[in-house]
Amino acid sequence: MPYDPTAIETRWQDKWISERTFRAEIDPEKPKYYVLDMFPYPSGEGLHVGHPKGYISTDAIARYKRLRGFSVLHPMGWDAFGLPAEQYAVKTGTHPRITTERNINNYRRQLKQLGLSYDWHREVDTTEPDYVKWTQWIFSKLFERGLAYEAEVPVNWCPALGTVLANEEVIDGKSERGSHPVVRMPMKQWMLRITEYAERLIDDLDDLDWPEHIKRMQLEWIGRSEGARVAFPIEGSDGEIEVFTTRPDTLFGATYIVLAPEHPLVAEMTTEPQRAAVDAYVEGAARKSERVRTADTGEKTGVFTGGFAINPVNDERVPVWIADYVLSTYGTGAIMAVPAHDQRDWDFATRFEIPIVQVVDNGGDVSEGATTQPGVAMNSAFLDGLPTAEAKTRINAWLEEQGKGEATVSYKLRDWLFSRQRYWGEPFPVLHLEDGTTKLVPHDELPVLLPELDDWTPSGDFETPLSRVPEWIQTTDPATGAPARRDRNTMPQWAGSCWYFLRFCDPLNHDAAFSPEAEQYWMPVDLYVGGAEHAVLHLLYARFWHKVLYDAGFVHCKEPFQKLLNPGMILGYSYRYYDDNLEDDPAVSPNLYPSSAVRIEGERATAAANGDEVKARWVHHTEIRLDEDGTALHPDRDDIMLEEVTEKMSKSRGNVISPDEMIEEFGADAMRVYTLFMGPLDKGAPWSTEGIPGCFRFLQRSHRLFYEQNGETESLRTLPAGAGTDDQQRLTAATIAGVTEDMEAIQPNTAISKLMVFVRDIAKDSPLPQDAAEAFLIMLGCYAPHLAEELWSQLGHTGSVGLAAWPTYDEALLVSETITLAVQVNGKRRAEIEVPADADNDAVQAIALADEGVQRHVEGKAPRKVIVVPGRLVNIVV
RNA sequence: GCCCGGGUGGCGAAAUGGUAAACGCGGGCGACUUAAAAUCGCCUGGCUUCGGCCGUGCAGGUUCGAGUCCUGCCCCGGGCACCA
Repeated sequence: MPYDPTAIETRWQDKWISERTFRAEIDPEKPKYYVLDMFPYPSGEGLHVGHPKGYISTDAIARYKRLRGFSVLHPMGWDAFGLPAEQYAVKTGTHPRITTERNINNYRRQLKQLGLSYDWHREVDTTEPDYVKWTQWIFSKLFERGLAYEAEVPVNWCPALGTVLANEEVIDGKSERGSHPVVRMPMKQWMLRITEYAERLIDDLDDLDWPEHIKRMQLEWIGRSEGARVAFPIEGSDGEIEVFTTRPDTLFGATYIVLAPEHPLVAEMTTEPQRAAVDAYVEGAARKSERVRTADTGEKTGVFTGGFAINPVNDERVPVWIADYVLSTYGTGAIMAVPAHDQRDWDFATRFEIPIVQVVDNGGDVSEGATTQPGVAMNSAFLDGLPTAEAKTRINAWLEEQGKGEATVSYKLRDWLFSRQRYWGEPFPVLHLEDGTTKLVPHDELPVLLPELDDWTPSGDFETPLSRVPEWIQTTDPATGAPARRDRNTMPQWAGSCWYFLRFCDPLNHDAAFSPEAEQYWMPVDLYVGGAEHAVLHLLYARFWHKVLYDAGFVHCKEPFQKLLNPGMILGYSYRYYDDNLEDDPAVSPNLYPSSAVRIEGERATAAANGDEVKARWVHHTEIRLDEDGTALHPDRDDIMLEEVTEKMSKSRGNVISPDEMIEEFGADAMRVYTLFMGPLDKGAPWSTEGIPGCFRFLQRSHRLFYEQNGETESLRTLPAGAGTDDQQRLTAATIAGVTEDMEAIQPNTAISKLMVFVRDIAKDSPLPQDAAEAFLIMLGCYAPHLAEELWSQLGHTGSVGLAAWPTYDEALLVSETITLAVQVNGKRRAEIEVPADADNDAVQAIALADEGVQRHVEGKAPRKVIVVPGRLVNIVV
């Protein structure tokens, strides 16, 4: 039996864990490297074959860095609060703690069998009392610094989930999870003042080694824009309307004002004749959620209030309207409308026949539409003739002099709605006193733990699960003995993931969230790897908390994650057809349709033949049949060809491949090598079951370098001592050089291809020498650690190959005596020449020109120019 | 609509402005075998009058030389979407 992963893998996994081979230790003598995976939410589904791509990549890097002499922190844990466990509890009555524990055990089992070199002694679970305590402690710090406050805010209430959702969790007016409708309601909620950090969250992005598109997404989410606030006096009153504009230079072109329907001045501005129309409009707008309103980019609607304001630059009367294209939550909730130079204002003005006054000449025609390009000011008194940028500066100075406005900055980012009406989350460590004030639970009373509950069903009437436990809600203030009420809300799932990377530095600490020594040594995270779906939310929230802890003196670096990488998604092949059993009635035997007989229009699919509505169905990937051309067929019907679709793995599409089955068949090492070899870390690709055997064969060949077959048995080869022949030394050196370079660039895919070349060629002419064998195993250990460890121990080593020293090589071996150059004539490759490595350009040129093939193409013409690229090629231009 | 990515053999993919397709899958041929599997070796972009010619989504440009840089367009994936 040549290479049998099942015989060796669990043995090494157990040994690594029992001996704590990969413990992370603070070692002042060594440089540190903190490589972190985004910790998973342990869902009931378990891992599919795509999840470990990031984990396997970080593991290869962690192992590489250890071999390079770094003290490596490579931990794993569980982001275990969250909605699914609670929803499961509602359905089955199983306590979320039970479900969570079960799922964690399954995840841990799956990760362990991949041979990942985590320091499992540092495992954290965000639902553990000892973790919750410090999450609540950080909340206390936010509260003490005035960054956590309660406010009556219009929230996104989702009746189906029975909870409020953050703006970020609402997509197109529906909940991100489950796509249930969401409505706007005012409720008292905990808010975190993330807006106070907006500027720093932007500025500090500069120093981070993150993918540019992720930085950009954060920038756009924060949405900084520079402009001015301008006060428009209200006609017939002492009041004024303050507007925010990014184009103060167009102030002379402001021909009307628009208030958001929720603006506090709406009632005051409205005249009697207009009141009924205004009230109706305001009421209509209130019924729509903000997302619905902003998503609707159709025709502009609005109502005139009957009131007027005065344009401060020219004292002209401008009518005041309300319209829902103005958002109450951005800027001042009011705008000055400049229809000539803003398309939305132009659409509105055109519809309601409001004058359009051009105040910027930029070559455009304002009768056709708004002209938004910069240009030169016109019809603008003292601004006339100034280019847009100068006009802005000038008018801002004027506004400030006159006390009529000022330059200012606005952000799209809002404060973070931080409470949820759920059970399975961290309780707020606060007490509401009878006088209406709120104070923190004293530190020595933390953690505030969840009360036991046996019914998790949301009541649907804005009551939270916790309010059903009066004996928990009702308590006393330990300082005064006065009655107090606990908060009925819990924190969102983000709370635990906002600081887990700090807990990993010192996870067993009972007296602090982490010690200053551990934080000093390990932070920041040098490499953070996880899904691009966290580009804004998790990464923005975690940066915010980290900055608060920085300001409070608990951490020494401004940013938590130095380098960020997003693994590409591994896709699965799914197989689709359609049927007309729209109600999923099991009693019906539906008509089946292949995709080719179905017409798709938007969300609707109809049978091409009769126009009946049909519904997509998927055949599980193991149940398809292939005809002789390789076309997938329905399991029972030869006439139904299945459409092959490459998409995200999910249970409902029947295209999930579990790592368990891959490991059982090919072993963890082959699964790891294939995952890495498929392509670059950040690129996604479909998982092809046909690809793994190739990687398995590579491991088998590696194994055969060390073992020889004698009839039925096999025995370890005796490896000659030393470095071997010149060719072997050169190949070994080139492999080390190449693999090192690839690992520094985080390209394990090409590193593995170099090891494949090594295995193919190293023992071609002479037996594998000892030195080459050891260098190879140390490198191989990054990708196929079990096999490397096994062979390493067979060579007589007692320590782990994962703790050896990265191999070195002699640079001189990479320089050969002669080199092969390509010769081009007019840029086309015509010949190949062999020249001494140290030949100078003239000598190379002479050899090239003398070449027969070159002569034929030069056709006796005199070269006009000869370019010699040392070590590469010669190009002769005639 | 706007902003990011990406488009290279039958497939996954390589390639500091310098010989396009390394490595792997699949396919073909051969060796070993009674045979098959496994293994090993060789071949594998298209066309060709066997001189070559054409080939990195399309059309141009810069350059001695472009997959790589620039301009315009097409397609696919992702993000944002009335933010004044």
